[in-house]
This record gives sequence, C-alpha cells and structure tokens, in this order.
Amino acid sequence: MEKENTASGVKEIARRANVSTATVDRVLHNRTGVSEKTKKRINDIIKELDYQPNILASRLASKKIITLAIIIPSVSEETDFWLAPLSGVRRAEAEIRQYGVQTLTFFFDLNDKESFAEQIKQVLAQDVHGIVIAPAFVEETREFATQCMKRKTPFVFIDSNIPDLHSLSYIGPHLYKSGYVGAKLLTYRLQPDAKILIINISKETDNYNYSEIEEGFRAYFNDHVQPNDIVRIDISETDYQSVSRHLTYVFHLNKDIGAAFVTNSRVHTVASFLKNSHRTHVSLIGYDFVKENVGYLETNVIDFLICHRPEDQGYRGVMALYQKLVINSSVTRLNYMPIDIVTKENYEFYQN
Amino acid sequence: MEKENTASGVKEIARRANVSTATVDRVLHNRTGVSEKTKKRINDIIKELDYQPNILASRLASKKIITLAIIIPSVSEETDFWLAPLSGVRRAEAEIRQYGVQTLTFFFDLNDKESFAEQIKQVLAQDVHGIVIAPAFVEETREFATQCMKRKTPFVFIDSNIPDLHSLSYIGPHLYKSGYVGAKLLTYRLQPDAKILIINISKETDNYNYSEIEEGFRAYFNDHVQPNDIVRIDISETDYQSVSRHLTYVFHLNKDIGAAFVTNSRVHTVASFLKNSHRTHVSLIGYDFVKENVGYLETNVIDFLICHRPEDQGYRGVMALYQKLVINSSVTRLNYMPIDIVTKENYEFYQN
DNA sequence: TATCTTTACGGGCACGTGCCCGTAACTTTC
DNA sequence: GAAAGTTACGGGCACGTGCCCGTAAAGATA
Repeated sequence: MEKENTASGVKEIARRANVSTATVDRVLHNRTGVSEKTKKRINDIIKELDYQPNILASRLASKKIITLAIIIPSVSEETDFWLAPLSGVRRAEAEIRQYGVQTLTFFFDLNDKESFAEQIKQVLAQDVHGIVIAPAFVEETREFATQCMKRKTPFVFIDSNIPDLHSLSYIGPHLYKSGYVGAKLLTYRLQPDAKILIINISKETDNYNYSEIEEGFRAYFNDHVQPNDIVRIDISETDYQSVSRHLTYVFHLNKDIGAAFVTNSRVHTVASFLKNSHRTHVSLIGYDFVKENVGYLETNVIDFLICHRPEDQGYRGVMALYQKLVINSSVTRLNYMPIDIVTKENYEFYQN
Repeated sequence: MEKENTASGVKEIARRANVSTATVDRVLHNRTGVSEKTKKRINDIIKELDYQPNILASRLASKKIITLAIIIPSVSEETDFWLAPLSGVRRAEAEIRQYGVQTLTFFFDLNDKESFAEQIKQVLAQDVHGIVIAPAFVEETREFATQCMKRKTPFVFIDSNIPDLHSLSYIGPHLYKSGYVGAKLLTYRLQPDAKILIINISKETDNYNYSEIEEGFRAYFNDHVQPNDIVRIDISETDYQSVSRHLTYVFHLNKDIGAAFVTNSRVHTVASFLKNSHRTHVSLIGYDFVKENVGYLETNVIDFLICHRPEDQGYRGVMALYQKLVINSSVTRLNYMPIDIVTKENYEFYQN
C-alpha cells in the first residue's frame, strides 16, 4: 500500500549525470548556464528514463500563476446559448485552480464588431499565457491571431473555426456535416411534393458559419436526389416582429412549405411564428439546447435540435491550454464535437 | 503574476490556535491525541477560515496509494462494447495517477455467473479503497454490496443499476427512457399496418435490464395509441446460426414485420440476417457503437444506434471514487447518461 | 516518593520540483 | 598582471501537508 520508489526524478537524473539537481532543472527548462556537453549528457539520461516531471511537486513549488483569458459572447436576452460554454470554462477552472491556473473571462456583444475588437485589445494588453476565443468576426480574429503569433501566446478557437490561423486547437462542430445531419432529420416527416425552407436569422449577414451549414444541408439533397424544392430566406433583424413579417411573406409566396431548417439557435422565434399562425404541421429543425427551444421541443413544434456540446467546448478549450502550458503535452489540432440529436424523448438527459 | 498569499493553511490555523501544525493535522484527520478543548478551538478556526486542504501538497506528502478496482466484462469476440468503458477507466487513471491513485482491472465472462462471483471474491480479498462494477448478475451483486457495506468500501455501478444497494453512485442509462426513445425512432419509417418485432438476444434470460428497455419501448406505443402489433422473441443462443433460425421462423409466421428493435448491441447479428434474407426494407434499431454495428449503419441496414457514452461511464465511474476518496467531496447518487442517437450521417464524430 | 503509563502536544524531516544565491574557474579588459 | 566580467555549476530553502518520533506534564501504581 506504499508508493513504489519512483527512482526517476530530477534527483535520480542528477545522480546519474554527476551533477546537481539545479543543473538538471536548468536543462529541463532550457535555461542558460549549462555547457553543451553536460546538457547532452543530461538530455540523454532524461530520454533513457523517459522522465515525466511530477506536476504536483512542480506546481506546488512554482510561485508563478498561469492566467488564461476567455473571450466569448455575453449571454444576451436573445439567447442564453453561451451560458453553456461559460459553465464548461468554470468547471475546468475549478479543476485546475489547484495547479495555479487562473481564468479571466471577457464578454463581447455578438451584434457588435467593435466590442469584439475591444475585448481582444484588453486581453492583449495584459499579456496572458493562453487564450480561448470564439472567433465571431473574421477580420478581427485574423489580426488577433497575428498578434498572438508575435507574442507566442497559444490560442484556441471554440464554437466556430477559421482555418490557417495556426490556432493551437479548434474545438467545435463540423458545420458542413452538421447541416448534412439536419437535412437527413428533416426528411423523416417530409412529403415528396413539399417545399423546404432554409431560414437564416442573423444581424451578421456575411457569416461564414451559416454558409457552411447551408452547404452541408443542400449537399444531402444533392446526394439523395430528393425532388423537393428548397427556398431560402435571410432575416437580418432578430426580433419577433421582423421575423414574423418576413415569414408571413415567404409562406404567402410558397403555399406548400412542409419543412423549415433554421441555421442557428433562433429557431424558437420561428417556432413561435409557426404556432401563432397555426402551421405546426411544418417540420421544424434548428440548433442548440437553449431554454426557449426546449419548450417548443416539448410541445412538438420543433422536431429536432442539433447540438454540439457547448459546455464541453468551454471545458475542453481551457483544458487544451492547460495541457499545453502546464503538462506541456501535445494537443489535437482539430477537435470536432459530436453532432448530437435532441428530441422530445431524450432531451431530459442531454448534458448541454 | 505571483501566487497570492494563501494565508489559510495548516500553518495559519496552527498560528491562530496557538498550537503546532501537527496538532492541527491530528484534528483534520481525526486522529487521537488532542484534548477536546483544543479540538473544538481548532475546528472552529477551520470552519471560520473555510479551510480547503491543498490536494497537491497532501498527495505529494502522503505515501499512501489509493487502489481502485474495476470489475467489468471482458471484451469478447461477440462484442467489443466493453472496450469503451475500459478506455474511459484508463483515461481517468492517467489523469489521477499523479495523485497516487492506482487502478486494478478485473474481467469476468458475461455468460458466466461463476466468473463474476470469482472476480468479486478476488477484489474483496485484497481490500481496495473503492470499486467500480458493472453489476451484471443481481444476486451476486447484492451479496457484493453487503460485503462492501461491512468494510465501508464505496462502490459505483456503471452501465446498469440495481437500486437500493446503497452504491455511492450509479452512472449509466435510464433504460426505460432509452427504450422509449428507441420506439420513437422506429416510427419514422413505420407504416401504420406493419408489425413491430422486439428481439432480445441474450444467454441470460432473466435480465432485468432488457425488461426495462422493453417496458419503455412499449410505453411509447401506449402513449401514442399507435395501431401497430408488437411481436417479441427471446433468443438465448447468440451465434448467427441460431439467431438466423429463430428469425426465419418469426418472419415466416409474421409476413408483415416492418420494423425490428434489438434490445442490445447484438443488433449486427440481426442486421446480417436481414441483409442475407433480402429484408433490408425492415427498419432496424439497436444499441451501441461497436464496429460491426457501425458497418451496418454505414450500409443503411441499421437505421439508428442508441448509445449511452460508455467511455464516459468508465471515466466517470473512476472519477466518482476519486472525488469521494481523495477530494472528499460529495458525489451525485444518480447519474443518467444522455441517450445519444447515432445515424449514418453523424457517427463519424461520435465519441463513444 | 519513585517508577511506569497515558495524554497532549511540538519538532522536524520528507515528498519532488522551482529557483535564488553563492562561488570556483575561466576569459576579457586596460 | 590585477580587476572585472562571464560561464557553469552546487547548496539549500521554499511550497503545504503527512506523519514519525520525542518529550514534558499529568495521572496511576506500588
């Protein structure tokens, strides 16, 4: 019941190399002050023993605290989606606080590019050791990435990806595939002659994410030679009145819409419209396990919700930086979340 | 960037109580050798400071290693299902090995009660600190539980539950609800006049799990006044020949079976039968993300797989004991896993 | 009263690593 | 050739907790 003699440790390495533990330590942290000869000798022994530092002791002895910044949208009255990643971040922090890791959270307004840029500026001003960020705006993120490269600050993207910016990792959905799944789910209750409506409700019109989802969605129908017509609509005001007005018009023009696919969590607004206009026969699919959506799932207005484990994304985002900065182990570059299917029957056990 | 002065610690408590750290330590671990008076004084200060021991330092200083036993079915040639929980156990172990936690894994044969009892005996023989167990056989588990109560060894059930045995926690599916979800999924491709076949392939006939799933499955049809007839069959030999023979007979008796629901991971055997007998029009649903099943998902023979995150179950099972034994924090008694729906379209990102 | 036992507590080392400080030996500068 | 600077390394304390061992003081026994 006693710990085995972990004969490997700095002390053992030092003994074998005929140096002090301080010198071994210098090599381990590649600090200066060691001759090439001894350095090589020590490194060889380290490899031979497959030395793994004791993180407990390391973190206990170190006075440095590691600060991580999290840059995510604030929880608006429109959607409480970002509650979940935030809670994942908190969970991760609680787990690694013992190791001297601290997180600072910065919130921006999803409808305001400026606030995004502002929060980035704030984070970069107080040089943190690592950053988890939801890259909502492409150009600003690009600039952010180059700044991080300069400072060699690792950063992780969550929720959506912008490739080729050398993020330490991406943790989030494969949007194309996610749209593909949405299309499949839509077909379960679809009549061959019914039209399909794609609804994109967002103030940001040029959003890269939505187009990828839509592409995947359409790809399914191409792959399966489905005869159904597809209609699409962009709604750039997110309030109910505007959405209702636009939808009324679309449904007026297209009498035979049998299914609707909403590319984000605002599906509850559409659900509300369908309910109010007595069109609940229309199949409805959208995104994210947020309160309002679950309500309409419960009452059969929404057929399916697609989710990508937002809580887990927050958790993993932080843990990826922890892996890199504390454990110093490698991190998977691309980390696609499962595409979860949530229905009236299984939602009560869904762990958002 | 420096750690704040964590003024709370045994040392601070000792200072305030005018005793040595050793005495505080005695109180913390309620060992003997402290007068009631000082004990109370120290306990008051501990409460006042809301003292949280530093686990890093604690585990570093302690020479005791904590041993956890894992009792799960072996990976048979029939199914590699238990690979997933095992991998979760390994992941948890890697994470907490640093804290001086060790796991020992014990495998039993799912088709052999004796081997189950034997492994339990082995575990109890070498008093471990905590146990994760898949309670495959009810009576043996009941005996096991009383033994554990006597020794005050905490144990966690994974994959299936036996209530009222005072397990520290149950981590696994809500089988009734899971069957309910299965029924819902089955209806997507179901004609009103088609019969539904429930298939239970298992050597253990008296299995509590399957009956719960089936109950949930039937409940759905009761709740939704579906007109379809339900036929059921028990097959107690698990090889393909036997299954094929039984199914041939059932399909001969019931010409209009439109959908089949298999209550466990042996759905691939049924899939194989349906394919060989050119009955792929029959809707097929079953359990678990195992290799063979995914193959038939890919080729559209299986419509849906229902999964309960077996990897996570293994991970959480170990971590629950860790929480209890090392962190000394409370553990959720009932931990229902999500009922995941896996299809051809989303399986590639599923994290088993 | 002298000896033994019990109770109640303190001293201090250990765990494995981080890192400050000191110092020989060697090199450069004027 | 002495002073100053540089390089390469060792000593040793600190982190917060666990726990062994030692020991005064109080009580028990003869």
